[in-house]
Amino acid sequence: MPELPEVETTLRGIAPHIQGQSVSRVLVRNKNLRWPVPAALSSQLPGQTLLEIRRRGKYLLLLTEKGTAILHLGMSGSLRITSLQTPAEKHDHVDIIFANDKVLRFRDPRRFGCVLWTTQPAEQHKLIAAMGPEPLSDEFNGDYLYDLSRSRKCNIKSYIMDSKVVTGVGNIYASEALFSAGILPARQAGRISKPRYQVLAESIRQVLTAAIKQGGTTLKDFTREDGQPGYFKQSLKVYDRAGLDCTVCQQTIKQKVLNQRSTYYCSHCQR
DNA sequence: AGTGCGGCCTGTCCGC
DNA sequence: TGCGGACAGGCCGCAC
Repeated sequence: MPELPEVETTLRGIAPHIQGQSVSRVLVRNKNLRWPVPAALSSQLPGQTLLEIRRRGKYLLLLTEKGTAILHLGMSGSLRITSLQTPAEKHDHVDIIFANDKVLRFRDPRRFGCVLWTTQPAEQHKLIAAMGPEPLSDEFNGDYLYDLSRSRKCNIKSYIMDSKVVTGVGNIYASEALFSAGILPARQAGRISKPRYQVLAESIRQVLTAAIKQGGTTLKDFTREDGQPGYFKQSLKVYDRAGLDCTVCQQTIKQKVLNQRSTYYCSHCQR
């Protein structure tokens, strides 16, 4: 499942191949993604030069002079650099074809992802504008998390998974960061002390940074732009480890559903 | 304003 | 072996 580290891994993989390149054509095989792929993408992106590729949360932004393509990988999406000689497979829904004959191919079996086009500044786009700070930026820290949480009745796990609070923390890394910080996922966000939020902010930062270093986490769907898996799965301490021993205290890792999401934790290490 | 949940999808796995 | 059904997940958009 692509979370922030997987999206960052994808960005780093594709950027060298297509940055500065001119788009020659857009091929949409199936426009029925989370939202329909707009016709404007096919009519306005060709002829444009990719000035920059940026990540905001889990969104990838392909910036050109005329507008910005906004991509999201949903939960089963991936991007590859390929060529037109490579036949498209069943779930390869969109190709962005470049003048250097490279093809950026969007695959998404479950079609929870999206490929959009906007001519306004991307940061003003509805999907981007309301997002909270990047977890790896300076504005994200314990003070920020603490101050914003004071009136919140929801549990800490859904709080840090709220993209308006902080962007890019999904189900896997939320469990991992809470384990690292020693905080039980069900604890009420508004009742956690400032020192614990300092630890949590640092845990989120560290878990994400470590995952990026390992090329993300591959459980089922995720592959990097070159088709290789990410290697962070072997570093997961609690996620998908229900019934196994805690690597710290040897007690059994527990699983429960919180806000319709599988949640993993150690009731001995986390309080 | 904050919270909770439905809905979008397909592949995988389980039990019969 | 085949089949149905549950489940997984990001996250918007709506209802409360």
